Amino acid sequence: MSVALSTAQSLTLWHDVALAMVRDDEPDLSVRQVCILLTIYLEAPPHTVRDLARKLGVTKPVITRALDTMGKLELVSRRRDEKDRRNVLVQRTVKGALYLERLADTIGNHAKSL
Amino acid sequence: MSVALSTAQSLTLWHDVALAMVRDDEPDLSVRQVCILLTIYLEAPPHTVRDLARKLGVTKPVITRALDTMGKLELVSRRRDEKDRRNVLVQRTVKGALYLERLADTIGNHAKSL
DNA sequence: TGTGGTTGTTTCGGGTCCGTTACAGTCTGG
DNA sequence: CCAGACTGTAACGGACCCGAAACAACCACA
Repeated sequence: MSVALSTAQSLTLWHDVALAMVRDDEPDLSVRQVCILLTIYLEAPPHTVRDLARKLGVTKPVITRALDTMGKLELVSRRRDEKDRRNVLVQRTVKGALYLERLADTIGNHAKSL
Repeated sequence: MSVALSTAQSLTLWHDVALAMVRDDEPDLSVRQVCILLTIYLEAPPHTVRDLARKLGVTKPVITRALDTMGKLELVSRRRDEKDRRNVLVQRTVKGALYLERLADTIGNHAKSL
C-alpha cells in the first residue's frame, strides 16, 4: 500500500503533529527518544542497548540515558537477560503503549484532514 | 483531500522519518525548533516572536533561544521591523528552505513506501 | 513630554543531553 | 581457571534548554 503526499502536505502534517506534541502537557520527548521508543514497540524483541545503538547510529551511553529518562516516565522498562547477564532487555510498558497509541491517533487524525 | 493512515502506518512513518533525522549528520533540531521553522515557512508572514510564542504555547525566551540556534545554522534570519521597531521579523533563508525540502522528501518517500 | 504598556532579549539557577573515556560485571576459549 | 572480549553504566566537561524574572528599547496617548 502506498500513500502519496505532496511537499506541502508532508510539511503540514509534520508541523501539526509537532505542534500537538509541543502544546501537550507531558514533557516532550526528543526525536531520539521517540525513535528509540518506536523501535522497541514496532520491531520484534529482544532489544538490547547495543542493538538500539547500532540501529540509530549513536553511542551506547545515548541509549542508556534515554532509557533512564523514559524509564522514569514509565514508558519503558529494563530487565537483565538471565541467559546472558551482560545483556539488558528493554521491554514495553502499558504507559508506553498508550503514549504511542495517542501519538498514532494524532498522526492519523491530522493526515485524514490534510 | 484526505489521507487514511492505520495506527501501524502512522507509527512506522514517524519512526522512519525520526530515524532519518537522527542518523543525519546535521545537528538534529528539537521538536520545538522544527515546529517553529515549519510555522515560519508554512504560514504567511510577518512572524514576530510574540506570535510564534502564542502559536506554540511557550514563553518568548524559548522562541528567542530557538531563533539564536537556528540563526547560527542559517535556517532563519531576523530583522527589525522598521514600522514598529519593537518588533522583530523572522524571515526565511535559502538554507532553511532546503532543509525543509529535504525533510518533505524524507516524509514523502517513506509515506510512499508504507 | 512623559508615563505606562509593549516589544524582544538577557540573566539566573537548575536540569538534560551530548561524546569520550573509564569502569564493573559477565561470558568464553584456551 | 583465568586473560581477554564483550556487555551496560558512571563520570566528566561542555553545550544547550527551560521557566521566571529583570531588563532595555520602543511606541502611543494623555
